[in-house]
Amino acid sequence: MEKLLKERYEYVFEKKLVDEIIREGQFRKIDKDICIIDKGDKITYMPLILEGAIKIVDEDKDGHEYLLYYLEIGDSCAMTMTCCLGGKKSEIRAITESNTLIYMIPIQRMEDWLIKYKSWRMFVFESYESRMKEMLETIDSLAFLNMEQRLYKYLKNRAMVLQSPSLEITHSRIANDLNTSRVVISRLIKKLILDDKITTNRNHVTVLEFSPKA
DNA sequence: ACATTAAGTGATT
DNA sequence: AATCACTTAATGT
Repeated sequence: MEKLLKERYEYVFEKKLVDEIIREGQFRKIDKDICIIDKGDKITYMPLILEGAIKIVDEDKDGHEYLLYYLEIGDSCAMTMTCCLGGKKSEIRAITESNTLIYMIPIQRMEDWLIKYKSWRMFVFESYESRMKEMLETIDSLAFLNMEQRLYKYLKNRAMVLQSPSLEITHSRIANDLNTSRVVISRLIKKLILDDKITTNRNHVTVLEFSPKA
């Protein structure tokens, strides 16, 4: 397991920092669909994702959640980082999207690292940048795309994040993520099938034009 | 065989 | 695009 951490991060962090991360943190394996952090939780560690993916959602007053962005391999959570520094509570909810392996870093260490390691500073900034980008994209879709386009984009993105063209998901879960109703999704799904963009089975959607990440 | 859950459909707003 | 009411299909027990 340590090997995995080294593999994934040895080119991102200075060696001394990698050593320190290994010394201070610990591994944790989490199953699919587990809520790791909820709104209002106090944050005690920062996750580095080694395997799998985590989705970050917010919730409106009626308890409907909607998707903000995904954390993928090599990512960490920008929200968590700021929360940590201020000792604040989480503003969002994090749910595992697949079986996930993370490395938990106690937040007390992070502040020192900010001073001690250039690579850590870079990592934090870059993390912010990519989260920012991803959020801008979601805002963009919300504002300018119709439901069908949003759905297709959602499916493709999800396939990319999970590194597989076939997704195990139900129409109603999709509806949840996109904050719409199941019926609407079912109908749009049918359109996408007619357009040869996807195929489906019960609990299962396959994106036809799937390009794995570089 | 029966109950439960996922998905499809027409009508209405 | 959302909601309702209802049907049909797939799965679990």
